[in-house]
Amino acid sequence: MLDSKFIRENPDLIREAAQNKKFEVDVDRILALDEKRRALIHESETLRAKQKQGSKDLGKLKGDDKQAALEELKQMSERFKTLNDELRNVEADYDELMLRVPNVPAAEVPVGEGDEDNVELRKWGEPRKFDFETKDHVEIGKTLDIIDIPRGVKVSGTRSYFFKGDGALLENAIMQFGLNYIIKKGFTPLFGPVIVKDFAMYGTAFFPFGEEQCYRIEKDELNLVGTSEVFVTSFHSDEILKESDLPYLYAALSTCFRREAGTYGRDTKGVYRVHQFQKVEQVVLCRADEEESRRQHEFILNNSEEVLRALGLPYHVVTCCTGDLGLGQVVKYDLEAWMPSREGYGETHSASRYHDFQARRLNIRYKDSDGKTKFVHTLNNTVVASTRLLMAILENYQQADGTVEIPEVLRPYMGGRSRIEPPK
RNA sequence: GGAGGGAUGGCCGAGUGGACGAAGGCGGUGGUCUUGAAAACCACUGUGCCGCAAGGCACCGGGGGUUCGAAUCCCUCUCCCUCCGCCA
Repeated sequence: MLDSKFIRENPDLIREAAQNKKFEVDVDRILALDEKRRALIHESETLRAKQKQGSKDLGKLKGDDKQAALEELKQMSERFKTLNDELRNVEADYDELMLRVPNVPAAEVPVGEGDEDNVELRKWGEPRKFDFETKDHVEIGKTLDIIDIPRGVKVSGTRSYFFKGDGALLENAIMQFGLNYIIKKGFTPLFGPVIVKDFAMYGTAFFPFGEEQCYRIEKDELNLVGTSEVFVTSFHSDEILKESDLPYLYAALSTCFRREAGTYGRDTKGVYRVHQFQKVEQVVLCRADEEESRRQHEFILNNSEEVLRALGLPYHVVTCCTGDLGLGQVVKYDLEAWMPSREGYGETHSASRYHDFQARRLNIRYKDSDGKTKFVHTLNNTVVASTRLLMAILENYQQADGTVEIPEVLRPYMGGRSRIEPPK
């Protein structure tokens, strides 16, 4: 959500942002509704003030004067109701449209259509040269009996899987490693509900537009989250925080649910694109200060780069172009790890900066040193995502003898073993 | 799922049709006093919207209604508590 004043003062900026981000928004209609809305507020409040005064004065009057005054007040009351109904209608339309106004991308974000226009920022590590015939993670998973996709499909349909034995342990190791890593960076673990109310989905700006990608529990009017960002960011909704407590650094571990509607042909191989996976996420709430916000963004980006380096996975960082940004995002960096079976990089992390877009919707504020209440800035980034890192590890660490080496940092979580061996 | 009770400011808690944005207490901030602290005393202490401003308006769990006028009356929803039932 943007400030209505900001829209009034920068309509062209909004139009440009919407065009670049591929969102349709009728700025003129918003401006017209805004004006109508403010005129109605003014009129109804003036009338209301008169009515209240008249009501107070009623006691002083007697006889015919009182009757006349009463008659007049009745009319005012009627008029007030009419005005209010009108205002309510206008505001409903206005609010509906406001939810669809995109945030303005930062100046440095490249203009582009989709992920093909994302710009590489930097690169770390060299993809390994294999001197034997490599397998993809599906084959490796099958051979080692640690990933079972057919049975996943049997039980839950396409894009489902089982992690078995060392597969389950490896997923768990990735999660534990990521969680411990981010805790050492000063983040507070915050585990919460993966089933959330609508406001949390709207508040984090997954709704509107994202409904099709979300598992909806219609019976209870609840939703399964696609990322823990939803419940963590909503944690402080409707609160006024202390400036001295900022920034809040939270780390969540949760299951993530994604319908992946409309992706039938895409990424059908293996566990790259699935309906359910585990993820550790970092979420930051900080002061409404551009510099601070940028600093935090670099911080959470760096944290995740450190994770990939610790895992020994070659990766690069890309700046997402305007067409690849969500409604509320100002800047987004993706981390993409090398995935041999894809013969390229695949997204494993996504670091977003929202300015106060989510905070406005969720009503998360703080009092600054001048006593003014301001909306916080929110940011988030993946720490580790189970399926994509697991497949990257299996593929990058596979050996000629069919075993998979376990990255050193994960060994403590796998009983100190250094290899995943095929079953006997 | 059934029956009953409740929801008031940061917290506790009064208020059953008008002068109530709301007593009182606690907490917080500032001050007086003090060598310092404590105590005592005094003052201040919610949020949002419209407006250049003066100012106005809204908010007593949410929504709707009755009334000239609602924290207060009516309807409805949500949440919390107690009891019964059911059940991981």
